[in-house]
Amino acid sequence: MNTKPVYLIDDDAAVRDALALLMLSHGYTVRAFESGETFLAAIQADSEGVAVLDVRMPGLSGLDVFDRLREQDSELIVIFLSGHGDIPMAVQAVKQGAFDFLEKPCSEQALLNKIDDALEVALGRQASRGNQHEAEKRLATLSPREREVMERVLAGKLNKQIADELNIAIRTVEVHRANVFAKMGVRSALDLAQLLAAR
Amino acid sequence: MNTKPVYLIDDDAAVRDALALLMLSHGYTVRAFESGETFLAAIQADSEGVAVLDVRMPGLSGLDVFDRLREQDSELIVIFLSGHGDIPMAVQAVKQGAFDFLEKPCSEQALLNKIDDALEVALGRQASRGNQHEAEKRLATLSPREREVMERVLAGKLNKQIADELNIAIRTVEVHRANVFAKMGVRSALDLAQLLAAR
DNA sequence: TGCAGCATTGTGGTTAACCACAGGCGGACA
DNA sequence: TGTCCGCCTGTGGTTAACCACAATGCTGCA
Repeated sequence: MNTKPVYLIDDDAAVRDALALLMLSHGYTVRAFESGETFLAAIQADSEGVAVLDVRMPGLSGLDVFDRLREQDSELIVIFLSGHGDIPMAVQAVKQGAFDFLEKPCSEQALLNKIDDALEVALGRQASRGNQHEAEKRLATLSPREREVMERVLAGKLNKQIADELNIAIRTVEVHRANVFAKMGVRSALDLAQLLAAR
Repeated sequence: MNTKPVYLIDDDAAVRDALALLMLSHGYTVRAFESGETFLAAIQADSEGVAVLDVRMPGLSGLDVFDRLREQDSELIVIFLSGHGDIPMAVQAVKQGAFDFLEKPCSEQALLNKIDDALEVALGRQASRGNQHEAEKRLATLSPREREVMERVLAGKLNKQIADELNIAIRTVEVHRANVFAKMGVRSALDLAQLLAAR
């Protein structure tokens, strides 16, 4: 069973409680909120998991909350629940990256299936983001000069070309080049390019 | 004005004619079909452009036609028109890659805007596919042995390692390596990796 | 003031890639 | 049978990458 949380946001307490109990009984980690405002105040920018969002809520609507999440590049996977939605709204939400858009009332099994699917996607994203994060951390250790040399190495230039361009000795290029490779944990320009392409 | 065709598929002649005239009057290249069957029989697997698809048609429905297009990896951009669609249908179509899902009747201006947007997407895809196609063509010129060597070059192995693995002389690895670079139009393993990553 | 980090440079030696020139064999096809 | 293509190999030479060992200078900070 996946340990990533499912955030449930619905102003209707009866619905919220029923869905929360359903999810809890299926082993999910659940956090419930009565409004978009309280939900947004509680999460971090780097929170991961699935958000089940009611569209129609006083104050911030589900779509407003979704906009906020997109603004902060949130990694949360969003499933909309709507009792009064229409096709244009649903199509737009999905085109903007929502994972799904379900009509209320929907079958419990269908919702649970969607949540399972969404949690799998969240897991896949975590793995890919781990690689990205590591590469970024290593890149941050490079000095300005090392970065200049790295760009030219990745452009396929010879050390002597780089030396000409930067007005330094070939030996200095070699030193920077070796430093870049060491800090990035690679052994060749090819290795480095592939590391950076994979993020 | 974009020269890529807009394919209009609707069994209702009145609607089809009205929309066709609208599009023609805005300078689009239009081809109209009364059924999914006639449309599918008329296009090629590599046809490009925008398909405006009515959902509800006798014989093959718009969704059936969309399935066929996806099966043949068609490059056509699909906009659905639906008089009786619902949210789950719309959400599924968009999640499966349809460009949009509009309800009939829809404003002429909205439809024209969507078609413009879709044609832009089609253009962007053509450029990116041109690169991809060229790389694939070059890849197809490689002999089996050259391909074996290329994989190991891209894995960052030394020529002498490759020679050991394939039980051949280092000089032979060099020959294959040179042949691969020449056929692929690159000058280094880095160049090659970047060419293949860009497709 | 001393130390760390960054940038720089030289010398000499090794390894690897690259290739011109040369050659051979086997299979497929006209 | 002759030609083409793919696969293979050796020799000798050049260029480029890599680095151990050694050294200098500048800046920022405790």
